[in-house]
Amino acid sequence: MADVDQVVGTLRARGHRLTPQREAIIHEVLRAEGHITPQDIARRVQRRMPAVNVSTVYRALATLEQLGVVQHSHLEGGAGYHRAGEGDHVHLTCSRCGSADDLSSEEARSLRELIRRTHGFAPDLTHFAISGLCARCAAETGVG
Amino acid sequence: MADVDQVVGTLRARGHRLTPQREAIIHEVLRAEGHITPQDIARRVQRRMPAVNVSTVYRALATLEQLGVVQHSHLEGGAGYHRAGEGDHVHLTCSRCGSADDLSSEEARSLRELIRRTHGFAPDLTHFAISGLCARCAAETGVG
DNA sequence: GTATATGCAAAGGTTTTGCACAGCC
DNA sequence: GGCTGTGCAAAACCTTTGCATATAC
Repeated sequence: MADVDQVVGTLRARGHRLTPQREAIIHEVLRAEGHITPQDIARRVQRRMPAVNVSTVYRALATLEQLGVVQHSHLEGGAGYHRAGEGDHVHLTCSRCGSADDLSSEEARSLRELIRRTHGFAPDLTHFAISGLCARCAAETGVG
Repeated sequence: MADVDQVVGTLRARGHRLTPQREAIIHEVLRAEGHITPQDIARRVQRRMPAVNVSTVYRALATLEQLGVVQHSHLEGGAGYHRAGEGDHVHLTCSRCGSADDLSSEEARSLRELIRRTHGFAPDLTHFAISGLCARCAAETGVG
């Protein structure tokens, strides 16, 4: 996977070491659709390497985040990690049915611009999810 | 406090009981500027009623949220509670200096409309904070 | 060889839960 | 008096940390 190689390259370029554990952790973060929690990463890595400890996952994620290759976001269930700079994924989660969706880059840019123009505030809309009702649930709960 | 009376009224109307503990908890939530955590509520209530347990606070908040009189939001520091329907407070937190600000109702409505128009998703922008750089920090870091 | 990363165990913090008792209505 | 709410203690979580050991470079 070219993506993994790139992250590994950054890791090494900054004087960090590549261990089998880190490689597996990186693999899971990049492989995940959307966000993944440290606990989930640990569970998945442990399927192939049972001895890997959760604390290793937390420490690896902290290192990777410091290098700027992964980021964490806040979802309803807690913190989740994802690849950094992944096309400005703005997470929409439905508070009724739990379904997830993303804003497109253009939509995200429109929102960012609106906030920056009116408030001078430069938002990172990826850091917190946006909660609400998806189209289906909004219709069903009788907004109309 | 008329606000407290109103919440107490809702509580009773739905068959729940008013206890001194609940009254104190309600008082603290309504009195708080912006959001307040369960732990902070407990600490403040305990200044006057030392025996009050944290679990009582959590249970009271769950009840009050179910009644729709308080809501929780997710800020950088964790979950915080506030009065429900409090003028659509959209929380902006600066990830660099920690300063906090709110979007105006009109700004919030513009954002909501934009998301709903393009995505059919009806967002509750108050549920998660919006992280980013405030005007001052954006200028200082040259992201402006 | 040496500094870094890991595993393990323990601790810290928040939130939840079971159970007997207290107290609101 | 009956049933809900509370206090207490314990447990379930998630996350962090200290320390001895293993290992990538």
